[in-house]
Amino acid sequence: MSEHPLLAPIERSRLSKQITVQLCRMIGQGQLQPGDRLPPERELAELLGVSRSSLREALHVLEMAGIVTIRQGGGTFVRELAGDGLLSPLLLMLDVRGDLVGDLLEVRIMFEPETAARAAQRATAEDLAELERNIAAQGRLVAAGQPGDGWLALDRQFHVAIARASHNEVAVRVTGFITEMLQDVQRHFVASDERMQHAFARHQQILLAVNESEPQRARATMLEHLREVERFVLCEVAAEGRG
Amino acid sequence: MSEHPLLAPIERSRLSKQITVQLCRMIGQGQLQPGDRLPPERELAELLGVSRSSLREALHVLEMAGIVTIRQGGGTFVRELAGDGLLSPLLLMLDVRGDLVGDLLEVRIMFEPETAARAAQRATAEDLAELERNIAAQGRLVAAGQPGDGWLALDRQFHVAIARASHNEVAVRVTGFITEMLQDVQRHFVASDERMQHAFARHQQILLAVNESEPQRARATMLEHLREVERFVLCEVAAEGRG
DNA sequence: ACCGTCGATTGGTCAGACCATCAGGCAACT
DNA sequence: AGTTGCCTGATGGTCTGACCAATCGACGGT
Repeated sequence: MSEHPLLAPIERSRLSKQITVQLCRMIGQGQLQPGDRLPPERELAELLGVSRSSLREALHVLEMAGIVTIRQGGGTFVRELAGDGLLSPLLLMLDVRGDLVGDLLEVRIMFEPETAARAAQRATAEDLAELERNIAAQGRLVAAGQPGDGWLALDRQFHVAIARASHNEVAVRVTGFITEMLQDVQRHFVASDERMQHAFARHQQILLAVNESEPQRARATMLEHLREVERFVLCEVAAEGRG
Repeated sequence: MSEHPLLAPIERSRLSKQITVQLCRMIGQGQLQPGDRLPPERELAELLGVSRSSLREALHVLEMAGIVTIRQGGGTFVRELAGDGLLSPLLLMLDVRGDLVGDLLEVRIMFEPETAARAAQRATAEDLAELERNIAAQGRLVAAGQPGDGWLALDRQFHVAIARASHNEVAVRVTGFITEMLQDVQRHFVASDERMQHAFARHQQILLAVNESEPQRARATMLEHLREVERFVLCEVAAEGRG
């Protein structure tokens, strides 16, 4: 009986929470555009009638939520929501629970094939152009035989671009999360030339299916690709664990 | 040529960021268990050799990330990771972009049927017992004809329980996110008796499929259910927009 | 045994100071 | 004239210490 359905939803809101919400609303209503620079902390604090400490707590929460970027000596800026570099509040979870990598990979397998299918239905010419550029860049790295951080970045970019082609912004964000977290894991070991070539081939097949508007094939190919990636990553993680 | 492969990846870390990571690690290594109470801010600040301000910024970020709960006058506690009430850094996004509800519903449709399928493969006796209890509670509300916040909570709890039966903790978290955000949206309008009865019937069908270990049927039924929910919610949102 | 009061504990907010970093202008050097 | 280097102001980062507000628990009265 600790909860009464009617009474007591009393939201005693911390000041910093209110500030957080208010700044979000301002961004939502277009009073603050992505890329805009916020007033300096001291000034903004005075405008809002709060102390700098409270304001700073709110700003840090917003940064963690990926809404703003804070640069010392530079200022605080509203972040591009659709941008590639997205944050990860969940990223912290991987520090908390390293055993979640397997679960994360499975969630990816549940999710991204559906995204690819929708991308095949909805991709515009611009989406396809972006994917083509990405694939071309991948091709250059493959030809040069250079796996590494550059390859990882392009790989991630490809998957996010597929999500973007699905024209579902939440999907873009979720894909950004997942790939960012997994990229962090994969950074520890370098993929072989062979792995890179195989992944590149899969990426080409996926793009082809999207380009030809074949959702089923896009979904199936993405599924196969991700299962291969899963097997590889889990092997490496296990090997690292033994090492 | 802005990137040199060797030099200059220098990561200059804010103190509050370091604190955030360190606390996460402590939780990950079991030095802090879920449910544990952290030392008081003043004490913890001294232990870490930082000021209370920096520590507070870190704690607030951790709260936003769902790692801890802060209660004025009570203390700061490590949160149950698998717990029901998880927060959402993404929740702020709905303030920023109200038009994302449709995208969110679609992501749910991509994701939860897969979760249900895996639940049908992996659910244990305890999982089923929890689902049974939840369905029974739903039945009581349906019999009493009481849609409202209580129903919404049980509805959400059902979907999260399905995710839990899939034995994928990341999936539990993602489902928690999505349902929490949507619950926030749905709170604005009350479901009809009829809607509740229909959803209840679907829930029963899903549980049946899970209970009989039939992944395909679980997936299909969940998909159908979520499409119905999507249609309903989008209608209501549109109506609200016009009102 | 129950309940209200009060005090200690703990988080919430504030104000002011100083440090670290960055951007841009200015001056000296080549 | 162009480049380099430094200086300065702006801005975020950190620290200190104080006081407010909510909570919890012990104490004493009923």
